[in-house]
Amino acid sequence: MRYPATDTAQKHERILDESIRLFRERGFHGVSVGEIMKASGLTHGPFYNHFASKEALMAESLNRELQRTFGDFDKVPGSDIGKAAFVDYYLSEEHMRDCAGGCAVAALASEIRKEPEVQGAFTAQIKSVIQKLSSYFPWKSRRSARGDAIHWYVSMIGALILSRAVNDDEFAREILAETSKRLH
Amino acid sequence: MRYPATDTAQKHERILDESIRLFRERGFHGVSVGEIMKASGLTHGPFYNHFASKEALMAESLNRELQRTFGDFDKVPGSDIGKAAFVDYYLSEEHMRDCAGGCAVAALASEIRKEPEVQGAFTAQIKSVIQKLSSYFPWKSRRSARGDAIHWYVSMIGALILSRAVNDDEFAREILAETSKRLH
DNA sequence: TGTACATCAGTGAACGCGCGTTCACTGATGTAC
DNA sequence: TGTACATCAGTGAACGCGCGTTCACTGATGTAC
Repeated sequence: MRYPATDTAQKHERILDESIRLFRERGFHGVSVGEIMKASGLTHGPFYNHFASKEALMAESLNRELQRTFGDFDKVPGSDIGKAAFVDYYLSEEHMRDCAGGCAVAALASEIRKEPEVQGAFTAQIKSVIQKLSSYFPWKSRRSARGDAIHWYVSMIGALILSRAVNDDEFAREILAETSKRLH
Repeated sequence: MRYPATDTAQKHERILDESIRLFRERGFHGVSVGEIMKASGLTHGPFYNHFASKEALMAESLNRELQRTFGDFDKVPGSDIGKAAFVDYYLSEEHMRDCAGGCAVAALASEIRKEPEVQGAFTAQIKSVIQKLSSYFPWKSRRSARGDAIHWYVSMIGALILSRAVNDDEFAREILAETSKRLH
């Protein structure tokens, strides 16, 4: 039947929201199209009214998520406070536990390597965030600010991924805390 | 038929060797039992003569690989040379490209989070390597040597994972090089 | 030494299942007159 | 304003496929006598 004139775009958004949550929690291949549609309150059929394929959804939902996360990063003043607050959040126990609601880069980086359709936009977003983060490091030698930002960022990603992989809460907290200390 | 008395243990080893290669290259769930057996020169049937399940193989082959990698780490003298050589290898372009033959931690950390049967041994091995790496950092305040080792190690993992995820060779090399500089 | 037979790793067809994707169909809504 | 009809997002059964796993069977080897 022709359905109530609630914006179709709204359903599209809901699919994007639910899919990125599930992808971060279980990985691109740990979630089925059916699950995503169910979580969005629809049956699986009309998925292909919204997206050409599962890969297309992966690309669109990850790109939107990164845009949301990094989009207004440069509005944060390039101050020490912004940097410290970011570390505190990123390497918090809360973020470690909240995979579904947390950083998509840490959650999906390993899978992106195998998904060519997703890589292009991902790479552009990472480049953009590195450039923005560079403004956090103005007080050191100017030439190395960008390199400092890269090292700072990969440290956080590595610490978060490793802390999530280990089985031992205390050890996980130690990984986060020791890394955090060295990034402030 | 009863097969030639070539050690069965030898076939077991071959399955372990091939599976860890394939797992590192494509992830635990990107490789099927059939593929592993084919790569080992066998049909898929006798897989269950060797392993109780695919998960059991994942645990055994990852554990063996980490044991191999980290097992004689402490034989390396706790010198600056060992540390520098390790960074040079770990953050090399060659290692970045050779996922199948490279570090299993960087290749599989994201998936280990979802595999409880694998986590226990993985955690123990990571703890062990952190302890061994701590001897690389004796010249700083003694209390922080372990934290330094953690930060050093997560930086390398993060850099390798991110460099592999991006689409742009030059950017990938920059990530490796800038991180490498800061870890020597 | 020769014969009879038990062993058991390997074979390969088959299982149930869930996946991504397709498609004939539905029927309330929006439009034409 | 009322009637007739085209639209098209949503429905849900069905598709082919590959997965992890099972199992009745094979037959050269090792063992018993």
